[in-house]
Amino acid sequence: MKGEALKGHLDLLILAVLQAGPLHGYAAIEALRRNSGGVFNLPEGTIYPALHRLELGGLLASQWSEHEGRRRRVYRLTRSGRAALSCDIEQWATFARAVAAVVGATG
Amino acid sequence: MKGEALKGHLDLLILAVLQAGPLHGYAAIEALRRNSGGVFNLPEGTIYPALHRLELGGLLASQWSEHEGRRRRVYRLTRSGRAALSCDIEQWATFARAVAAVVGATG
DNA sequence: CTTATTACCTAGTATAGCTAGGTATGAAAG
DNA sequence: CTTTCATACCTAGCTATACTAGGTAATAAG
Repeated sequence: MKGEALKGHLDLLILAVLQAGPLHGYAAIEALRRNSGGVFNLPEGTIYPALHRLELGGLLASQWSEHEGRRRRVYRLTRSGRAALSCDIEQWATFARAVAAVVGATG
Repeated sequence: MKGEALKGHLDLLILAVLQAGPLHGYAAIEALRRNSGGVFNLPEGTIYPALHRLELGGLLASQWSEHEGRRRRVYRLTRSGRAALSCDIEQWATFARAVAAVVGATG
């Protein structure tokens, strides 16, 4: 993936990956990589600030937990988060359709 | 369209809209609006600098012309531009598929 | 005792699209 | 004739956001 492709779509991806159930940051990175077939291999410096931003915005809620001596911060979608996800999915569909229309247009 | 959705995809859109034939900047804005069904209503401050950047990069070539007393700068795809467009289309397909996979994944 | 993996964090940087302002012509409205 | 609207171009500066590059810390393997 080239540089700026994600801009404006990262929130959608994070909310989407948390739709299946709560995850901690590191696991979210792996889930995104796996679910995208390796296309989204996001650095931690991308994910962690985004998770904080989303929590601050009330779309996620977090809880510290312990697993084999390592602390984890587990995030889950809030009600607002689920609503935002629906909205973002629709917006994405609109965007993707519009791009396809422009690319496909021959005249 | 919300804020940053276009980031990293604008070049594709501009190259794509010029695929059908040369256009000047203002006409490119209208073509993008029309072809996208009104989704891409881009301000001039977005298009003009992008056209300049693409020309500087050798993907576009421009030529001044006159039409009913108004000067126009008409842009056309170069050979490199056509190659870049093919590449961008493929990249877009990869990106869109990956987003769809993440959004569609339920587990 | 070093390296790798897991797991978190953030200050600063880069970039690209957008805002908001400007110039100028021709046509229509008043 | 003056104002407004549409056409047509331009750019300095703002802002948002993903990323770079650095840091901390625990466990396990070599």
